[in-house]
Amino acid sequence: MTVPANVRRRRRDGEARRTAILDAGLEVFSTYGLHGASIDTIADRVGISKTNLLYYFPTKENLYVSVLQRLLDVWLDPLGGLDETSDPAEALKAYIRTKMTFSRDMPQASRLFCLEIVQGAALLRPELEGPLRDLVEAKCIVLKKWIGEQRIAPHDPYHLIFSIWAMTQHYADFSIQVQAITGSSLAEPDFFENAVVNTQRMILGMLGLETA
Amino acid sequence: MTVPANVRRRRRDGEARRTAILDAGLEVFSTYGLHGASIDTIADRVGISKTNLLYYFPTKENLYVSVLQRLLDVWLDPLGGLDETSDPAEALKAYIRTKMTFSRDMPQASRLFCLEIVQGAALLRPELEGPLRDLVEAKCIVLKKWIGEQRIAPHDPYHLIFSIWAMTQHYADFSIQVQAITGSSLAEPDFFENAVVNTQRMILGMLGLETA
DNA sequence: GTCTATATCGGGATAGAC
DNA sequence: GTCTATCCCGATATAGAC
Repeated sequence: MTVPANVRRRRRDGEARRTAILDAGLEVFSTYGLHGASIDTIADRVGISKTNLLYYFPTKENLYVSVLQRLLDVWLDPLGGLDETSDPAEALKAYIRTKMTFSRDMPQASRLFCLEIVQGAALLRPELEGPLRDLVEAKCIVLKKWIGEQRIAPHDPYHLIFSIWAMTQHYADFSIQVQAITGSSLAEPDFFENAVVNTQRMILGMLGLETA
Repeated sequence: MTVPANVRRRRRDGEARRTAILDAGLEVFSTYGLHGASIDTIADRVGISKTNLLYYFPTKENLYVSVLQRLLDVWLDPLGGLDETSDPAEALKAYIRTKMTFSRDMPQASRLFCLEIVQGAALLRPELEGPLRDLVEAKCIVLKKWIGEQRIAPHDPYHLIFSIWAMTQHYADFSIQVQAITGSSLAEPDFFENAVVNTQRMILGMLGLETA
């Protein structure tokens, strides 16, 4: 019943290869889109043949979906951290920093979701209308509670969340534009810190929480 | 030297047809992306044959570029309206409303630019680094002036402009997500007005300009 | 699991008649 | 200007040897 070492090895390698393909797929799909990307390009980046890639993922669409699914949990996770027991200012500052860190460290993921949603999210729709919607609703209750206790200014919680998403993801999705205008990107530590702090100040400002 | 009526007629019709193709191209490209869109689909929507479309635009890329170029001026225009002689609160409220109106009435244009920029803006880059950058720089001077006169709170003007863009364009680019979460879209007058007013309040709030 | 060879197909583009 | 027919290429996917 024990599994021979060479088989375990092969499995582990297989998993590693699958992961490598998913990584390469993320890079290529987020740059060229589903249709603009070619299996060949992705295979090249992994250093395997097109045919070999199709051994691991039977079709291009299948690979594409797999790439998206692997990211979903990680992507939705940070919002869960918005805790009603914590101080509003600190909780929001932490959330903004987390989102900005994502924009810096996983810009391809952000762009892939962006492309997918802009183009209709044929694939992501159920996820948006289910888990995401529920999560946002839960967090809106927290925000409303804070508003009721007059701990933050009374802005519509849904529009507030949209604003935070828009502002933070903008630095990943529109980084080319940001770079064209400012000459900088989040990859530069100074600019990153500046963008984080500015975004935090703007959001806290709109909520009447300036810590100045 | 006079141009016969039938030739004028043909020219006008030709222009009308070109325009119809550009319109259809915008719709299809903004939904499927450059590579996902097919000339056939666009031709169908106009009610002409693929071959006939290629008579007006020699290649698919050519059509794509033409679609983008036609939109550029309209797209960059609103920012020009931010006038230093006017009242900061009123000027910003007007700008936000204009941008939100664009998001409602020209969501495809917003999405096409979004797709293009997310994917690297191979084509738009010069436009971003030239005219757009200059325009933003000019407006930042206005904002800095307002800050110097202590008429608005001291936020970095570049990040401020990015925020306004992000927040307003979000309603066009991510409308599917907005709809999945709130059940509404800018097409509904109530939701539109609500989104506009909320966005205005949030921005004015962060600038210390609440008119409450 | 990985390769070479090949089947297959959608779609961009051209030729030429009308 | 518009059509039909066709060429042609890139890219997905499959077959089968190793």
